[in-house]
Amino acid sequence: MLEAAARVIARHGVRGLRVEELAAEAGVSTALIYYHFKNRQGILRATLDFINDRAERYTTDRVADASSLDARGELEQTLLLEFQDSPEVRENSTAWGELRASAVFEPELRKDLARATLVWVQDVAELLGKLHPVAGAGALAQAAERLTALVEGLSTRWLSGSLPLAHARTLMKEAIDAELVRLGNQR
Amino acid sequence: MLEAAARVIARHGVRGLRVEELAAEAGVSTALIYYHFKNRQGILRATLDFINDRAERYTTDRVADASSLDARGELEQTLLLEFQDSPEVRENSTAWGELRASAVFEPELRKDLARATLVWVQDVAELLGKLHPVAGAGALAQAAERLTALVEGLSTRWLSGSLPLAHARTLMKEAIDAELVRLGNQR
DNA sequence: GTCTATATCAGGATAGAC
DNA sequence: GTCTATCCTGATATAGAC
Repeated sequence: MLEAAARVIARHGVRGLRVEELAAEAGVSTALIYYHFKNRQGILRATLDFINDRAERYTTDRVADASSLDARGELEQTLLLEFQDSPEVRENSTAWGELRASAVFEPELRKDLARATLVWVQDVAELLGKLHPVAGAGALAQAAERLTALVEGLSTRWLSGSLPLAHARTLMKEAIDAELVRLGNQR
Repeated sequence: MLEAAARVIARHGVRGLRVEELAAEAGVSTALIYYHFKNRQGILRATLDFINDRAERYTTDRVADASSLDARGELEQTLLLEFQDSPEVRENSTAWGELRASAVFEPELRKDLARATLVWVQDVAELLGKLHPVAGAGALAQAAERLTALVEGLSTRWLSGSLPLAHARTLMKEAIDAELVRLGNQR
């Protein structure tokens, strides 16, 4: 059911979600949807939670894999995670982009979003810190903010058809280079 | 009338545009709106054209001003243009973000969007070329793609309340630094 | 060109049976 | 828990007078 919701949102966006379509996708009646979730808003909340969990799950898997990688590889893998053409990742990226875009008009969403963003930024800052232990916390945080914001920017370009996936990956890798060089120079 | 439409879209987004609200904002009846534009879609088309024209207009003004600036200043001004808290800029940034986000679900929008993006990227690449005449065209284009994508990413974070305006400007300036350092190192 | 209705419709939500 | 049927609201769009 939540998988179905994620699929429908990935297809038409948060604001294009039709309860009826979701019901069809899940193979149940609309009434049942309302039995499980209080209302449209509830569907959205639950689905976004689900998507977050799923993202965390594959982030965790990633970290498990990464035991064999060096810090640089780990950093790249974290940031390139969103640039894969699997349905799951596409759904998550799409939903995240929608959440971000919706928050421009729906202040209620902002708090959760800001919190999730902060966690992500700190995660990346920490990885950067492993590569440049002597860099200041401020410089690390700023580099992490730029890199994660770039992920969002490139991701939306990719999903909106302005940028091929492979090219997005290249650009991202080189941005990481540029930031590491910069952190190095400040030493 | 189109100004009113731009305001309403900035408030509720493309997908939140209500013809009735637009009518109220413009101080006329809904019927009159439909008299001028065929339908909702027509309103959207006309408004987005209007917004594009306006953006071009203030970009041109910027270039006129910039005669006194060095290439570095011109580059900064171009990229920081979107980070100002004036209603006009906010409206344009919001509309652009909406357009980008909508294109994820509406393939018809993609072509125009890709074209506009390309023009922007080339503009920035050219400015970068002035600062690093010996850098390869490929390296310049990639730096421009990263910088413009970062503008979009930071802009959405700003508009969605995850990032204070001043901080966005700082991050952007330093990203420019990082890219210039990188271009320099490749010489 | 502009207004006051009003038709029409889509989609969210619920009642009540099973 | 799940369905069928239906209500109700809000929004697009049009008719027809001025």
